[in-house]
Amino acid sequence: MTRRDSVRNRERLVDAAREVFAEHGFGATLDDIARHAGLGTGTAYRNFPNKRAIAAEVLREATEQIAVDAREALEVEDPWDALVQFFERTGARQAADRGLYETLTGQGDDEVQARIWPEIVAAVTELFNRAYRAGAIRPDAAVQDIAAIFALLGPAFEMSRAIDPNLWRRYLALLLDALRPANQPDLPVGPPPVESLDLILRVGKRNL
Amino acid sequence: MTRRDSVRNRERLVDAAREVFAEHGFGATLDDIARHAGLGTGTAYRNFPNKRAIAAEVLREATEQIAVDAREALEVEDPWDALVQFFERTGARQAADRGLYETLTGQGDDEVQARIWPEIVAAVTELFNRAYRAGAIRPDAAVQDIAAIFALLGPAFEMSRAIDPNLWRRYLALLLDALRPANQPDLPVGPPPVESLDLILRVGKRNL
DNA sequence: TGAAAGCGGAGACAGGATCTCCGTTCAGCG
DNA sequence: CGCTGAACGGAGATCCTGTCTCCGCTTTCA
Repeated sequence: MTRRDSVRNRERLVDAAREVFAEHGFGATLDDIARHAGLGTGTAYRNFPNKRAIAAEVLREATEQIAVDAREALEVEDPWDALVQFFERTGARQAADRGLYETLTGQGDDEVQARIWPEIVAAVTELFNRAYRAGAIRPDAAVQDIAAIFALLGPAFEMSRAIDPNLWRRYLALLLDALRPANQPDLPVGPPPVESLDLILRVGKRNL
Repeated sequence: MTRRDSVRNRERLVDAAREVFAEHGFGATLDDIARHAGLGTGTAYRNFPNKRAIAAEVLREATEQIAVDAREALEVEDPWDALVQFFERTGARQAADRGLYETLTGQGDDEVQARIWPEIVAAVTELFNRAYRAGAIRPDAAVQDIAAIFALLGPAFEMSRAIDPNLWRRYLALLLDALRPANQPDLPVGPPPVESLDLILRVGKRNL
C-alpha cells in the first residue's frame, strides 16, 4: 500500500514541474523543481528516475493540447479564420509556457516532440492547403512557411514574457498580414524544401 | 624583438576566431579556435588573456560595420528604400555571422554591444522616422518594431545556416511587406514601450 | 650554435548539474 | 498508542564541460 503523503508529494512534484518548466524552460534543474514543491531532491528522484521522465510527464498533456488545437481549427468553416485560430491558440500556449515552446522547437525532449509531430504536421498542412485553395493566402507562400512563422515567433514569445504577455499577438498579426494575398512583388527567395521541415523547427538547437 | 612565427600565429588565431565564431557563435571554446588555427591552447592564451579578449577583437570590426550600414542607409534618398537597404545589409551580415548576431541580441559580450548600441539606435530611429513621415510605413507601427523585427529574424538566420544561405531574405521580405501601409485592421496590441528597447534585443538571453 | 622566446597539450581548476546515500521522520496498522 | 518500515531531506559524491596554467620540448635568430 502506498502512503497517502507519498502520492500527494508526487502530485506536488508534477505541479511544481509544470510551473517551473513553463517559467524557466528546461534549463531548470530538478533541484529547482523540488524546492518549488517544498520537497527535497531525494523525493523527486524517488518518484522519477530522472529529469527527462518528469519533463515527459508534464509535456505529454501540453503537446497533446496543440494537436487538439489543430483538430478544432479544422472544424472552423472559413479557411482563413481556421488558420488564424490555430495560430492564436497555439501561440497563446507557447507564450505562456517556455518549456512547451522549447519542446516544439526541438530544444527540449526529442522523444516527446517526435511522438506528437506527425499529427500536428498533417493537420497544419490541411489547414494551409484549404486556405491556399480558397485564395486566402498569397500565392508565393508554402506550408513550410507556417512552420517558419512559428520559429520566427519564438523571440516574440520571449519578449512577451519580459515585457507584456500580449505582445506576441502584435507580431503574429504582422506576420499574418504578410501572409495574405497582396499586390506586393513576389518573395525574393523560394520556400525552404519540404524535407527541411524538421530543420526549421529545430532552429536554435545547439549543433556544434 | 618579436619572433616572426609569433606574430604569424597571432594572426592565424584571429582569423580562426573569426571563422569559428561566425559559424558556431560564442558557444565555441578557445580550444576549438586554437585547433582550427592549427595551434595549441597555450599559444592562444599567450596571445590573449581570455576568451572575451579575442572575441572583442573579432567583433569590433563586425559591429562597426553595422554602424556603417546605418550611416550609409541614411544617404539613400527614398525613405523606404533606405530602411530596406539597412535591413538587407545588416541582415546579410548577421546571417553570415552567428557571433555577430549573438552580440547584437545581447547573448554575446555585453561590453561590445553597449559600445556600439547608441549609435545604431540613433541611426535606425532616424531611418524609421523618415519613412514613417513619408507614409511608407503603416501608421500603427513604431520604431521599437524595427528592433523587434531583427529579433524575429534570428530564427530565420539560423534556418539560413541550416538550409539555404538566402532563406532569411524570404522572411525579411515577408516582414517588410507587413510593415507597409495596408488596409488591414489595426494591430491588436500596441508596440512595446520605448524603454524596453534593450529588453527586445536581449531576447533569448538566459535569465534564470 | 646556444639562449631566449615560443609552442603544445595534458591536466589542474572551477562551476554547475545530476543523482545517491543514509540518518531521521512519520503514516498507519495492530 | 507504539512500532516499524516506507518515505523524506539535503549534503555531498560524481560527472561533465569549459577555462586556463605549467613546464618539457621546439624553434628562431643574433
